[in-house]
Amino acid sequence: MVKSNILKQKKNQKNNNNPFEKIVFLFGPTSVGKTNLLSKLDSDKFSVINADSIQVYKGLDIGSAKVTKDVTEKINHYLIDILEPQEQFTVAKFIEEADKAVVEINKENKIPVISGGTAFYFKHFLYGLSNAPASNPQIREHVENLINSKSLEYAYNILKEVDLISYNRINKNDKYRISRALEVFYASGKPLSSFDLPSKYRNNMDPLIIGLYRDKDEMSQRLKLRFDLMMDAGLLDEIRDLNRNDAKEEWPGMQGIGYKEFFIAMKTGEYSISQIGDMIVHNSKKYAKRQYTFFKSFEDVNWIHAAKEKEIIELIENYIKKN
RNA sequence: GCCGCUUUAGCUCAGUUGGUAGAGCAAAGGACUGAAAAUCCUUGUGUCCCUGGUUCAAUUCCUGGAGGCGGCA
Repeated sequence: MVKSNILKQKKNQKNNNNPFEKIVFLFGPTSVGKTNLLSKLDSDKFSVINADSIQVYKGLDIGSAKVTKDVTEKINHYLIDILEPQEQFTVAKFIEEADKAVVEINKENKIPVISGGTAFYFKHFLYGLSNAPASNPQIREHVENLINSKSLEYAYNILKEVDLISYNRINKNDKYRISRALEVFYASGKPLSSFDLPSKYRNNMDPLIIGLYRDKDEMSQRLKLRFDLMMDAGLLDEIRDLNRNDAKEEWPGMQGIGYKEFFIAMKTGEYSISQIGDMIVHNSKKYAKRQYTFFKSFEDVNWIHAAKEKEIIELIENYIKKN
């Protein structure tokens, strides 16, 4: 009894020193079953930080398969509903906000569980960003204009002059990355490749990283079922509300699967609901595949089949006990 | 029943003036330096519907057949 109290004190002390010391990552592709697991966590011990680039947006509930109210009421969630769908979220903002949440959760003597499907956010939360300048809307627009008035090839050749390493790393068709690399050069006068990426975890993190998976057929079935459930839950009403609020295709939130398909359908007017559903399922499958590819490149991942709930909970319990 | 068009990769279709064929989509794999549910890369052997004929050589031309689409009865 006495011993366990001492241990407890010691643990709290340590946590106060470094709130990042104990932190759980729970990731996996869309529809693998993350939310279900979160609802099984002990809310006295854990709080959740959302790492999903679409679920941060207000009003995008059903199509983004956001955690439902009964779950968020049961266990505390951070980084849900923090932006309007026309606002731009970024990795940098994610790290900033997630860091704050980690500290706050730690103050309550709980362990943060970062959960979601945006691998890019996880990667940079773990390692941190380079010192390259943040994206700047004006410079980005300048680069955009350059590409539109000249050509992507032209921009790519500029990159060759100013940053040969990035030029070789980036494919000639990858407008996204060519733009960013030029943007960094114009903003700082230095090549993007001169800013090194950190290669170690930040803040002395010693995280428990859990990767959830399911096989292809299972995923396919779940995605089909999920669309039907979304329809039952009122996806069309949600789309109608967005339309009423004048939602634009270009809005960051509208890039989400489950939303962008409706814009495609509305533009041509030639799709039935079931065809839109097929598109959503199909795009989700492709996305899930990209997520797996990215997550597979992570180190220290405990890959577990998402249906093995007991095993997963046990893994987490053992992790918070040890020390 | 007659006439016309059509049958090529899982799907939609190119193409070969006769030398066994290629795009898009799908599928599989991969990348990922401040937009990441984004962006991008790699991978194509398939009885070229069947049968017979002409030919050194037929998926390509010709005969016959089968399926599909359209028109006329």
